[in-house]
Amino acid sequence: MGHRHSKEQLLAAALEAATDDGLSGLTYGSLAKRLGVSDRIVVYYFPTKHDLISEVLLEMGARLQVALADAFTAPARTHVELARAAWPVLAQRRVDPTFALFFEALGLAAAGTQPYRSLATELVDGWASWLEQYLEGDAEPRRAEAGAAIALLDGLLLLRQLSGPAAAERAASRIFRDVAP
Amino acid sequence: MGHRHSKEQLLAAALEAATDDGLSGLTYGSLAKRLGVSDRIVVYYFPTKHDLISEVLLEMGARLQVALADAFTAPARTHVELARAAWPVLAQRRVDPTFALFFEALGLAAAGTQPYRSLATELVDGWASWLEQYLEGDAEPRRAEAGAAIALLDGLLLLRQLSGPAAAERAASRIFRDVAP
DNA sequence: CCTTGATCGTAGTGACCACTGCACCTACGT
DNA sequence: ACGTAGGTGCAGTGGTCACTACGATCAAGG
Repeated sequence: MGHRHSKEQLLAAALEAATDDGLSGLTYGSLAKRLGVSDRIVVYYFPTKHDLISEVLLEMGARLQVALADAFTAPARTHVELARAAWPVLAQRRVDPTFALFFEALGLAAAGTQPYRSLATELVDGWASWLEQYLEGDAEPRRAEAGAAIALLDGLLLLRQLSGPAAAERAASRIFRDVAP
Repeated sequence: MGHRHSKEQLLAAALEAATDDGLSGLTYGSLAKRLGVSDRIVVYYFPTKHDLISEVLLEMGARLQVALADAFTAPARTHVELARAAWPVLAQRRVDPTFALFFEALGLAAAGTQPYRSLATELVDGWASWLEQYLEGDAEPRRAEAGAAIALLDGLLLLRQLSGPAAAERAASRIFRDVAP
């Protein structure tokens, strides 16, 4: 069983590539060239493009959940409180650049064609239910609050991407103005 | 000066195509096939792809501003008030389906490569300064409030796209909860 | 009439895409 | 020793992409 390349290496490089060039810039060829290998190897581990994309998004989401779980110390009462706790993690490009790409990638996938669209839907629904555990209150409002938190964070990340970190920070301080830190 | 096809017709069809298939699905070929003409005509009016994309986004933005100007009756004091006034217009897919695509397209462009990225930056900055006129208060906070409103609306539109109109509406009612209608 | 410029068709350019056929190699179990 | 299965290289497949060379058409102005 010869295996000079492992799937984990490929996936890590794919995360890097997606972070650098965006999801649409992630192709078999670009990933293979980045590693200096034949694209046949990439295809071997990820038989279809959909496999590659979904595994990248899943891995991004998993890393992000780990980082966020540390930030959510106390349960939040509203979506604003929840987003306020999450925002510093997302805004720190130092920590892991792929974080900022995750929601952005969801938007990209949502704008694409059917297979990516349903994948993004599943991901965001999974995220909403995952976020619920950090919210107090009854079931139905919690789901709505989780959705609102996602919407808020996604919007801030887009603003950060487009108008720069400073503008995003000013907007964030407005949104989180009347929330205890 | 023979002109069996006008540029306005092409642009209108391009908006339609982008609304149906997303911005990445808008190509010379797809647009030409939609109209039953040669793609040479499309290239004639939009010499580069960047021309086509930017004119589509500009037109989308212009239509959206017209629709929003009607919704902004009274000046708003905060980003939440502003977003609350804008949301019904954006959420009504009946009115013009391209509205929902606009911010989504910005996200897509932001995730792409350089020419689209700077285009999206210009657009969102233009939108922020346009929104300022509907806000009360001093200059600097107004810019930040406008950015926050854009972030909020973009997030809600993504949620609507991914989790459906009902979930987006529930999240919106949470966000706009403590704002006078 | 004849030029001129705008408009549009036919055909094709090279680049890139996701994906494949096939042969090969190398380690492992038996 | 030998088959077998996992892994890898080489060379392509058909398709789509943005964009172009070149010529035909057709209206209006001089």
